[in-house]
Amino acid sequence: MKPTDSELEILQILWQKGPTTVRVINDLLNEQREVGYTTTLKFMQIMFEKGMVSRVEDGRTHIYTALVGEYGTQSLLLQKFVDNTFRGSAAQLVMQALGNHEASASELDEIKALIAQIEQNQGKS
Amino acid sequence: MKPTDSELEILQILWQKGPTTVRVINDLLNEQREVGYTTTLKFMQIMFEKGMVSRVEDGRTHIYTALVGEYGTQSLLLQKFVDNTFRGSAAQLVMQALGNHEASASELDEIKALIAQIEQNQGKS
DNA sequence: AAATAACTACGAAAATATTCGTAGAAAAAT
DNA sequence: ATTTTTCTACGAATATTTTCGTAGTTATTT
Repeated sequence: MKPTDSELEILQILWQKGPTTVRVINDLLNEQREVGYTTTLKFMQIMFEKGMVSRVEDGRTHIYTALVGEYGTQSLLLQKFVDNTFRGSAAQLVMQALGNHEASASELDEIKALIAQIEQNQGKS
Repeated sequence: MKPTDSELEILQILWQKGPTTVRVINDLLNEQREVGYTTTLKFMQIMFEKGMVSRVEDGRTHIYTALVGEYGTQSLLLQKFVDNTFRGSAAQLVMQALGNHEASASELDEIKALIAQIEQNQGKS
């Protein structure tokens, strides 16, 4: 299922830090903007109900773990984003992303390698 | 300003069709899903208030025109999307977009050309 | 000319997402 | 031992987005 913006923000933390507590998540969120502890707690409960995260008790606190994967979630969101914003044209999006954002030389090399690989596979069809 | 999902859907129509009426927009929206006429009308009024579209009277109807550009809006949304979903890594997004979606040989050529151009500029810095 | 259809304007309901206050329990600090 | 801190649970307030009903006006059809 598609996470909301706030849920995605929390998932990012879980993906980076691994399983952790509401306290830690809230502290990290507060490095960016002010969020009340119970606000974050509520999100964790909602995400738990939705099955996006699991949790285990550790003493009197809960340790939460992401149940949805980073790659899969990115794919899901990317799909919708391409459809909504670029009318389904991934090539358009790629052009614009490369144009607007910085990409290092090594990143460009990676992308070139991927393109070469795709072209090879296309030739075989 | 960032358009909502519904607003973006309508902007896509205005970008494709050019200036047009609520009736036409509503008919096009209804090719995808059911939307009441007054719902679409309300969106046009909201977008007008926000300054996203202009309108001129034509008899008793209004003809709406997009005031925000397609490219600029895509850039704005792309920026946020890369930040939220790919932690700011445009290269990551590009890799995944190329991996998951189909791109034609000519599109790949375009992308390669763009990369070559970027590399040339990087060399000069 | 009366009925019907096609508009706009507007308010407000409904749906969704975000935020937080309050209560209660358990641990830690004084 | 009492106070303070730290946690969960829960309900509800707020904010945002989406949807539509109703009213009023003008055009079109019968």
